[in-house]
Amino acid sequence: MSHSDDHGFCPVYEAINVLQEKWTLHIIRNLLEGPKGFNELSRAVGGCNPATLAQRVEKLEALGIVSKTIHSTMPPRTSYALTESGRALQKVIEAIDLWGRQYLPEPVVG
Amino acid sequence: MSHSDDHGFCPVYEAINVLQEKWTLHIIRNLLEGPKGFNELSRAVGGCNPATLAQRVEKLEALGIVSKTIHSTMPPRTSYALTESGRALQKVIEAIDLWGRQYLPEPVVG
DNA sequence: TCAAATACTTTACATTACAAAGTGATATGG
DNA sequence: CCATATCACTTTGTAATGTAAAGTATTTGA
Repeated sequence: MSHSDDHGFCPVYEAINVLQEKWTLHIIRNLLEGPKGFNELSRAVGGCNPATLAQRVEKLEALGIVSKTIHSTMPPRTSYALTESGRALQKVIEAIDLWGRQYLPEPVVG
Repeated sequence: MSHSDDHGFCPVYEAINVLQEKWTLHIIRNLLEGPKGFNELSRAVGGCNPATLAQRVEKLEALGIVSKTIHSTMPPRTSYALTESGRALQKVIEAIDLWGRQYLPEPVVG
């Protein structure tokens, strides 16, 4: 957006724009465990409604982060998996994981 | 281990929830360069409107990621800086940076 | 003395995400 | 053998979130 308007294409800026979208990092984190079907992914992610999830995986597919394979149309069977690009995001998830463990202490339950 | 509803407190899940909010990663990335005033930060981030920016830095302050120092009220002068927790997020930004450079090629301008 | 800058806030509007229900077909249990 | 659950979504209306634009009080620079 502004940064690309001001200084041309900036990979970090664009990467942040991709990853900051709601549910995106959750989706990637769960797919790191292996391919999943739509509802399976939905349950794993937890709390994302199907309309939003469908929109996210579509975008991630367009960006080459996720690949969608249709095994059968009726009964419907699909699976979502990470591409090489998606798998490369494991480093990002790991960094977030480490930070979370160090700086997000469990809130005191009263 | 996905979410708080099912398995109690999960640091990665919570960390993702913090970092996925719009503009949050941009704010942190820009503050890694050093403390900034409100409008200065706004210009650096690029495209975030003041209402949202105010709300974000307030939340980041509550989470102990950002610290706010008021130098004078009139004329107004404030500066925002990263705390130790915020500075620790440099690892996350670096991972995103690396990924962006490898997997987000500059789109062909037509 | 007038425009610009500071750090925001307010208001009204636009975009985004949400819950809930529905689709068509098959597989599963009582 | 018929209701129910499951699959992968879509549709619909509503709630939450983000946005642009303008405004606040004050000082500084021209």
